[in-house]
Amino acid sequence: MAKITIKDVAREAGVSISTVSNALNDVDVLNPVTKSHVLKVAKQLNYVPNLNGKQLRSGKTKMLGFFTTSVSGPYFYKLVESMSRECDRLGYGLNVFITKDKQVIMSNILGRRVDGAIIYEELRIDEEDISAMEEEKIKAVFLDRVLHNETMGSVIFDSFVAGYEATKYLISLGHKKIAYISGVDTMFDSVERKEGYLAALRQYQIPVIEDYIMQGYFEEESTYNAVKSFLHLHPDKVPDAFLAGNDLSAIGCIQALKTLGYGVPLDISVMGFDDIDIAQYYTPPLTTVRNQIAKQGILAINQLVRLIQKKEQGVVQKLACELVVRGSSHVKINSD
Amino acid sequence: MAKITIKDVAREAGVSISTVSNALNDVDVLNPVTKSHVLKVAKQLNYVPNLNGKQLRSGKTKMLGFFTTSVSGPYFYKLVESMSRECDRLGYGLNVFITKDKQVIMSNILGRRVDGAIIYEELRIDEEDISAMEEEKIKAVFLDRVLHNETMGSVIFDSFVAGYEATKYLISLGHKKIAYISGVDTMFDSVERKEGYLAALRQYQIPVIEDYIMQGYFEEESTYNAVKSFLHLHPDKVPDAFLAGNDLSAIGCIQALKTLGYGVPLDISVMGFDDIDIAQYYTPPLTTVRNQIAKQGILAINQLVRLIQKKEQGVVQKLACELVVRGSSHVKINSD
DNA sequence: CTTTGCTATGAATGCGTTTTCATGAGTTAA
DNA sequence: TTAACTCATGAAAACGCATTCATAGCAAAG
Repeated sequence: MAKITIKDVAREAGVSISTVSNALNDVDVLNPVTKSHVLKVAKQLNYVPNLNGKQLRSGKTKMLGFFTTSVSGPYFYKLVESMSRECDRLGYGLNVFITKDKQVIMSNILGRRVDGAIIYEELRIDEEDISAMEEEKIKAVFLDRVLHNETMGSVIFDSFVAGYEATKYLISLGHKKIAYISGVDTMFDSVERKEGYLAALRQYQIPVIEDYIMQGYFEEESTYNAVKSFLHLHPDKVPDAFLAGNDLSAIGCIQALKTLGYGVPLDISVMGFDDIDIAQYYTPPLTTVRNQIAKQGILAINQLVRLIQKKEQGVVQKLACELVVRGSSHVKINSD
Repeated sequence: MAKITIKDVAREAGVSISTVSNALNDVDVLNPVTKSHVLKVAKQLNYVPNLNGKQLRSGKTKMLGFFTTSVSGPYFYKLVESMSRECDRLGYGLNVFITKDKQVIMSNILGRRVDGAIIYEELRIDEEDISAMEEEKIKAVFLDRVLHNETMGSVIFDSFVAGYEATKYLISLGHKKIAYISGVDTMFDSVERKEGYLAALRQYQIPVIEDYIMQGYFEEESTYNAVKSFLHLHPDKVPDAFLAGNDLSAIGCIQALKTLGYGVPLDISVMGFDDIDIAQYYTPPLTTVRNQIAKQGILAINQLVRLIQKKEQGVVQKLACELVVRGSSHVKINSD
């Protein structure tokens, strides 16, 4: 049997197409008897509305798109999970697009496959595309870029404060020689964390030593190598503590220190960022800074829906971080 | 400015709508000069085709849907990543729907928002829905259910063999008293793993002891409690080894054993399933059985696309597992 | 010079739905 | 009795596009 359409339901129920449409969409102009009759027939025929027809006509899809370059790692699935739940609550569907192709993003948004977009794309969308989106009054919320105008906004982590607070904590343990293992310098959070680190040092009048800032690229292995070669080169400059750009980097750092015979945390404190799943199971358990990932998802979806409903203009929302103290950090033991 | 449609491009280029359509869709009947002119005008106007119109008319969306009840945990993101990559390669988009509402699944599939579906839904779709899908010739591939007909197939892990091989390995280490910590008995993989365990014991003529089979529900804490209370109740029946339903469960088990003063692996071997990220970082690193998650994703997408293109009927594909030996297992030390 | 065949293009139709507007029946007021 | 007004329903248009089919133009064949 061919696909049942609204037409078939109308014929079978002995009413017009528009009556069927009104019945299905709860438009309150119908005689209750007619309505229930139509619904009964529809159910009996196993009628399912064609979403493409519906969307074409109404101009709405009731779908939100999450566009991201990657979905691996706990950040993404926690985010996706919270957004998904919030979408359910608000009567929207969530659509996850994983792609590095900017074209895909633009054609899906501008081609109206979704009513609005949450975007995490590591800064690949350039000003020109932003303008195109602005022109078309596309509704979007960015998770890794600070931006707000009539139809677009942001929800981001306050990574500057995260870097600042982490450093302040290490200082409070008595550490002065604090090394920083930088992440990827093109990423927003990476840059902000480092700035926070630098700001804290300045605040407590601890001189910034360039050699103490190394590149870990957010990876375990790169960090392992970086830390090892640093200590090889500067055996006289062993830091009191390492602040790594993220937890994976912190693990690489600790592995290197273990290999070289340093005890963590007794000889050297190490901390990271993110509080990934592994952090609490690692030996020693990682001291780290946790972001409110679920909250970011919830705020983003809510702002997006408000934008779609034109209840407000775009805003920038910043989320506070949370220090998680575990076993990889320790008060400075005076070894003089 | 209002949204640009194909009509505007046609007017501006001085040609008909159909010519624009042919130019954009690479239909090879056009004069190359006309074609390039049309494309130039389209680009100049920043024309982006409305996907709803396109899809309604063509009956195709070039989108595949992944329907799942959850996206948390490494299994899902690894799966999603591999499927996404494969979709890209084949010229499809991937659409992730996270929902526990069966209705959402059915209306998206039957409402033709996607050309085909990959389904992981923990057996919530009943026979009636399967029939409805069959009737409509919906193309679908299931990841947690064995099923094949003209338009639907499956790609699953051979969890029976996984359970069998894991048990066989523990036996090869000299263990005889092997306890099993069961997962969730409504889930396909969980049941199969346990059957494999039982089959291996039978094979090597080791009697099955009912007390050695406990419930861990795939959770760390449940397992922790189960193991603790078991050893409390049966101090005379300490097993040589524990085979846990998954890695999280194995971790719970090891925590309990540590607490009670048993050494892992010297006193007791423990192993799990899945090889989650934490497994290699845990102390001791977990011996486990790894599934070919990425391969599952790739096979599923490819089968689905073949079904859509009507190149073949649905089939059931089973994936072999892989034993990963790490530090949580050890040859039996005779303590007599 | 007419006919045939071929190519490039345009007019028109329809995909399945929502939505606007008209219509006819029934009710009330004058 | 008739005009005015409700109210439930239906006819038809429109959303943006792909696609079918007709046709104009032109070259080759008769």
